[in-house]
Amino acid sequence: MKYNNAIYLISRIKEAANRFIVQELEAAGLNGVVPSHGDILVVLYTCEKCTMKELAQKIHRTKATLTVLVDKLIALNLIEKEKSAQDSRITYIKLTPLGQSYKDIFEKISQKLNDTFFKNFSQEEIKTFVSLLEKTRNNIE
Amino acid sequence: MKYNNAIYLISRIKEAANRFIVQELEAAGLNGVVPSHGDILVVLYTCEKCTMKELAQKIHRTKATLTVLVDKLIALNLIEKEKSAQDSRITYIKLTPLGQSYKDIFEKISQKLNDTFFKNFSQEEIKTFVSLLEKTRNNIE
DNA sequence: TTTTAATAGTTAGATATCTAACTATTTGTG
DNA sequence: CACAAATAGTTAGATATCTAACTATTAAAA
Repeated sequence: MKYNNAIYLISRIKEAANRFIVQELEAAGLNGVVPSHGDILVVLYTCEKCTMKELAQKIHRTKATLTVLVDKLIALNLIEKEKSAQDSRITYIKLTPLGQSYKDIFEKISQKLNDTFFKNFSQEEIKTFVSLLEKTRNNIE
Repeated sequence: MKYNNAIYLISRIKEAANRFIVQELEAAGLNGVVPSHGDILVVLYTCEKCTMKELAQKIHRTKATLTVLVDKLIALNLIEKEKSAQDSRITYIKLTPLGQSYKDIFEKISQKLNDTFFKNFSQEEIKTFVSLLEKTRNNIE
């Protein structure tokens, strides 16, 4: 079946994207930082301060995984925790100044990722590609 | 950037495909079997007997990972090892009769996966999709 | 022939990721 | 008000996955 190949290709592409991101982050001085860590930072670049639960939802990971991911980013001094004054079950996560300083680097990596993966794609092709990906995503969620 | 979304969607789709496969395999009575295990079996359904090195290459995993994956499939009595008579460094992996008996099930799961993920896709759309995925894959390998 | 280099697969350690259970807190119900 | 249910985040355990180092074997070079 021809479309059996699509899922295989999607898998290959995703794994290559992960490797690319890890390598670029290492080149930028961030070792041991993987895409999920990056996802957290990217969320924080837009919302400044999020609960653990919100972050877990936004990056599609479980609360348990988030604990591990967050602990590592804290160890790297990129983020910090802040308890909620209104509800002591709630913990907010926010960027440190160091975390903030990587914003441009993340944008550049994202740009480079896209320039590399979609080299020689026309605007029309990209539009079609995203549309088909969205159609697939809509079939499964 | 519009195409920033593509890698995100690819990631979502791949993870959804993994979950789908795991659930279908569980429904078929195979617990704890993940896509990489399935990849090994699928390779063996076509080549009957492969070296560990070949399997690792074909499923894009390291030799170390393959050892773990293979050990589990052996524990499930789906595959077995056979040392090479010509080169005692080499170990062949082959299907057991039980492993063979799951061939139809794997084909059905693959079909169901594709029917679900590409529901409402025309043949033309699928063709385009695969072509664009191949174009991306060619940019990164 | 001996030594060096390469190869196949395993071992050891680290880590992201999950499920399930847990603790502390808050909300809802009677 | 007391109790039950729900919630936020952590802990514990298991596992796929990787890198690096290792052992045993084979191939290549001296």
